[in-house]
Amino acid sequence: MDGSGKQRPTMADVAERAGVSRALVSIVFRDQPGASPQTRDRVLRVADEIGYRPDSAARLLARGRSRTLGVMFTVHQPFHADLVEGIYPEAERLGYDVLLSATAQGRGEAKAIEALLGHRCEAVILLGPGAQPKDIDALGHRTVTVSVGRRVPHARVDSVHTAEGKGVRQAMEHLVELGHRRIVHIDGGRGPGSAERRRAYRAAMRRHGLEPELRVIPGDHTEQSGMETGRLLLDERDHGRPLPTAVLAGNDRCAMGLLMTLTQAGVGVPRDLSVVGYDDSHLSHLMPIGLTTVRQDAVLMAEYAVRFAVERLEGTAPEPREAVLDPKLTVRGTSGPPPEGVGGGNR
Amino acid sequence: MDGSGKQRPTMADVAERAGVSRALVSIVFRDQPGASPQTRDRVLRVADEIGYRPDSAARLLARGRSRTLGVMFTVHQPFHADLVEGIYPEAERLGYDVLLSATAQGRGEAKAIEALLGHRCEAVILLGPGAQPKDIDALGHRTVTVSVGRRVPHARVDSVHTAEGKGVRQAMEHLVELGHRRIVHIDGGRGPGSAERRRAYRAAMRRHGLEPELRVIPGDHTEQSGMETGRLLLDERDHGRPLPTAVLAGNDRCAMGLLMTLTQAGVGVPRDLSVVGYDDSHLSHLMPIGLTTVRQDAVLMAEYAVRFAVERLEGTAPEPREAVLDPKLTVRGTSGPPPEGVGGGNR
DNA sequence: GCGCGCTACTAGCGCGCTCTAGGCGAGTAC
DNA sequence: GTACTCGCCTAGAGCGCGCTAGTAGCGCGC
Repeated sequence: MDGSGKQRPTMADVAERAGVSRALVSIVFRDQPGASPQTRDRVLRVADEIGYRPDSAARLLARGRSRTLGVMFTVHQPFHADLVEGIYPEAERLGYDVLLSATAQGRGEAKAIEALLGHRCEAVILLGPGAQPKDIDALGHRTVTVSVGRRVPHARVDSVHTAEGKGVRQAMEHLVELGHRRIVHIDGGRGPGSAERRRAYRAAMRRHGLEPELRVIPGDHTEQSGMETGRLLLDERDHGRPLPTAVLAGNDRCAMGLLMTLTQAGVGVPRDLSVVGYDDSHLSHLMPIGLTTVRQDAVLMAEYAVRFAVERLEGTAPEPREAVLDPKLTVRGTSGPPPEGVGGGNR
Repeated sequence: MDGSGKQRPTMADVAERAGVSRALVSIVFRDQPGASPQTRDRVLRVADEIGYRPDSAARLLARGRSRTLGVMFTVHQPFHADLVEGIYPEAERLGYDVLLSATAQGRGEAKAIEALLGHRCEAVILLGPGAQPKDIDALGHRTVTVSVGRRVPHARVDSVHTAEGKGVRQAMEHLVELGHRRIVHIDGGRGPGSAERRRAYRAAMRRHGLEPELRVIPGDHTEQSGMETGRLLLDERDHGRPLPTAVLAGNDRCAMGLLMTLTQAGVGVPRDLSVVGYDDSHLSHLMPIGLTTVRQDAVLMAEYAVRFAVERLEGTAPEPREAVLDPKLTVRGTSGPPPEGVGGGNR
C-alpha cells in the first residue's frame, strides 16, 4: 500500500475525474484563456484531491522550450552562494526555472556542464569558470553561455564581472592614503579576475612610487591559501624580514584565512597590519570588526547574468554582451593606519 | 547564424546519418547488447560529429523512471557543501542522477522541494530540514524521503544523523578532564540536532555536578549567532561576570563567529577560553590552530543517505530506516586547560 | 530440404504533456 | 433566414526517447 505501487497521477486522471478533456486540464494548468471559471475551479480542486502535479519532463518535451537556466557553481565558494541566491528570484521573475550543478572533488566543470546540457537547459551560467577560454568559447557556440566573474575576451559568451582594476585601485588608494607603503598582494592564481587584480596592483604600486616594495605572493582563492601566506609572513618576520603593513588578498576567503592565522599569532589587525579582501561575500560581514573589502554586488551580478541569458534566448539581444560593474571599496574594521614609526616601508 | 535557429540534433538525425534505425542508436547509447562493434563505433562517431547528446527529459519520460535523486540544501551551510560533495559520487556509482535545489532568501524549503518533485525526482534527500515533522512526514508518504542531520521520529522517512548525545558527551568529558567547570553551551535553536545536543549538554553538566554552572545561551547555526554570543560574554565580563572557561558551540559556523569576536578582543584561545564546535566541516581545518570539534563524517552520511534512498526505491528495503553514526571528538587547537587559578568555576 | 537458434537489426507504440485545428451552441448583425 | 463572431471545449498529432515484438540473415544439424 505504498511506494512503487503508487502511480503518479497524470493529466488524464484529472480530466477523467473532472469530466473534461485532457486539453482543458492543460489549459487550466497553463493559466490560458479558454476555460470557464467554474470548470477551472473544478479542475484545480480535483487535481489537488488526487495530488496531481504537472510533470516537467513531459511538459518540457512537448513545448519545444525548457525555459530552464543551468547554473554551474562551486559548493565551497561563499560568493557563489550569494550569486545563486540572487539568480533564483530574477529567473523566477522572468519565468525561468533554475537547475544547479555543482563542481566538487572528482566532479569537474566539464561533468557539471554536461549534466546541465543533458537536462536541456537553454542557457548555461558559469560562476567563476576555471575552464580554458577556448573550451568556454566552444560551449558558447553550442548554447547561450554567460560567464560570471571572469572575462573571456574573444569567446562567444556574455560576461558579467566587475572592473577589477578599478576595485584594486580604490583599495590601493585607501591603503596609501592611510600611510601604507609596504603592501603585498596575495595572488588568486587562475581564479576569476586574478590576472586583472594582479595587474592593477602592480600598476598602483608603480604609480605611487612603491615599486621597490612591490610583492606578489602566489596563492589562490581559498582560506588555505590565506593561511599559508600568513604562516609564510610570520616565518619571515621571525627571520628578520619585517611584516608588510598591509595585505591585499585575492578574495575574501583568502583574507579570512590570513586573518585567522595572524590574529591567532597575536598580530593586531588593523593595529599591526591591515587586510583588504575582495568580493564582499557574506563572510566579510561576519567578522566582528568587519573585513575591509572590495564589494562586488552579487545580487546585481546575478541579475545581469540572468537577464543576459534570457535576452539572448528570446532574441532581444542576439549578440553576446559584457557587463562591467563598478566595484566599491567597503571600508570596515580590518584597515587602518600602519603602526607608528614603521610608516610602511621607510627603512 | 546562431542560437535559436540551431536545432538540437535528435536520435533520428544520428540514425539517418549513420544509416541505421533509431532503435539501434538507442541501443548503442544505452550500452545494451544488440549492436555490432562496428555499428556501435560508427553511431558514436556520427553522434559526436553532429553534437548529439541524449535528451534526459525524453529519456525520463520514455522509461518510467527518472533515476534521479533530488537534494535540498542551504547554499550558505558549509557542512551541506561537504554533504553534497559526498552525494555526487555515491549517486553516480549507483547509476543515479542528482538534482540540487537550494533554499535561500525568499525561497523556502517548500519551494525547493516542489521544484525537485516537479522534476520527477524519485527520492528527495533533505539536508538539515527545518520543516515541521508533520510536513516531512507528509512528504515521506508522497515520495521516498531521507532526512540528513535531523531525526524525524514518527515520520515515514529514512534518516541519517549522528548520535548527538554521544558527541556532546565526548566533548564534555574532554573539557571536564582538562579541568573546565564553567562551560556554557550556545544553542542551535531549531537547527537539526540542536535539541539533542542541548539535552546532552544539560545531562553532562549534571552528571559532573556542575549544575550550578549550567548555562544555555540561545542562538542558531550561523556565524552571526556565535559573534553575538561573543559580544554578550565580553559585555558581561566588563560588568564583572567572569568569562566561561569553555564554550560548546551549536556548530562550527557558530564556533567560528565566536572565535573571531573573542580573539579580536584579545581573548586568548585556548589560553583564556576553550571552544568546541560541531560538524567538522571544511571550516574547522581552516583555522591555524584548528577547531576542536565533534566530527560528523559528511562523506559517510552522504553515502548512507544515497543508499537508503536507492534501496527504498529499488525495493531492497521497503521500510524507512535510521542510521545513527558515531561522532568522534576531534581535538585540535581551540581546547586546552582552563586559565591558571580560575579552575573553571570555583568561586 | 527443413527447423532451430543466434546475432543484428527495425517497426511502431506509448510515456505525459502542449498546441493547432477545429466543433458546438448561443448571441448578434443584416 | 444566413453569416459571422465568440466563449468554451475536444480530437489528435507529435515532442525525443525506451522498449517490446518482430524480421532478416546466417550457420548448423539432420
